Amino acid sequence: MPLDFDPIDRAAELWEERIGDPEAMRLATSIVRAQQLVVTRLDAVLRPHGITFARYEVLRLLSFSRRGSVPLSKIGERLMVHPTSVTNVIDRLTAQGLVSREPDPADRRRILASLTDEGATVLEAATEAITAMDFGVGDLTPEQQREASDLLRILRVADQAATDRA
Amino acid sequence: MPLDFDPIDRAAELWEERIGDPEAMRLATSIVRAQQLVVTRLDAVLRPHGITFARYEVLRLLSFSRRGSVPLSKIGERLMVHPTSVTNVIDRLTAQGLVSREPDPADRRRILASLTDEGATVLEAATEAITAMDFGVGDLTPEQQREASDLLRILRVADQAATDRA
DNA sequence: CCACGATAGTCGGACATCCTAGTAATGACC
DNA sequence: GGTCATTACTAGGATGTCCGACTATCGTGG
Repeated sequence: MPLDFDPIDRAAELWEERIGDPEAMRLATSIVRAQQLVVTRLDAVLRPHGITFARYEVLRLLSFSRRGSVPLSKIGERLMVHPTSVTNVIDRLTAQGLVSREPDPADRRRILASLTDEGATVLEAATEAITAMDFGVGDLTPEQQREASDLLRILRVADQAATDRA
Repeated sequence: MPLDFDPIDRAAELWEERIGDPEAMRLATSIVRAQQLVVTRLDAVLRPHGITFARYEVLRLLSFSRRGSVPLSKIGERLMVHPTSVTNVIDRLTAQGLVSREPDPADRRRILASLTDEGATVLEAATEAITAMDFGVGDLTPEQQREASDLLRILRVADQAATDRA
């Protein structure tokens, strides 16, 4: 027996009855659900390739690097994730043989990560797979995709600014 | 040295140069980042109250229940999370004394969860706190919040329909 | 040239999420 | 009434994320 209503809209109605304006609550909840949904779709498509979306993002970032190798700190900065998350994902990619890490001779605090040949091969196949399924957001028209991205960017930019001030 | 560019826009540019239309990739990535950002904000505000946003959502759902108690399966359905996630969160809330669980006399497979007095108290204070910070999405105007919610709902509804067909 | 703050990365712990696989109870159908 | 598919929940394991704390290194200022 499928739900005959949208759970978030239902929650928003109840919220409005009892507490007040539901728009912020509705958006926060929508973002959480949308992420869950999109990542689940992406991970399902990437699973045959042996990676997750988090790992895919790292592989892609490495492939876009001009020099071929990227310090872990820069990965965290670009993907906006915590340093420990980078270490975690790089650990797994290294164990899979998709990424190699080596110390930066110029600054021995740094670890440089780079794609292995196998990593490049996996990345290529994975890119084809997730491009074919529109990154899990093909239910929106390209125009809607752009609108949604633009709205979410407001959050990102505001957060980045707050972080920089700190 | 703060980033002087938006990492997702930068990734989208590189994507476009090398692979093709970046809108879907940009949106998927934006959703992932936005969720991370909003949940981190929410969790930070909820931490003094001893809960996370996931737990808050459960408490709120219980408080909205007419009968006061809700079977775990219904919680998973409304929050669109896996049954094992519900068990996990209810376990923690029970250990904290914010929720009580008791078997449903009418169907002994079911476990009914309900708010304790302390749970209701925490919920009230937590609601005040996160309402005051606009659920972490106050960087968007109310109008923008509504637009973004409406766009993300398209994903939700499409996914729900796909699930029902299966 | 050395102390000390800043930076890079890692370790251990907490959380939430999923999946696979089980157990228990219900209900439908013969 | 009995068998069996379905439903509800739980157990164990994997992931990815964060935070706090720690070590190693760099570099700036005295």
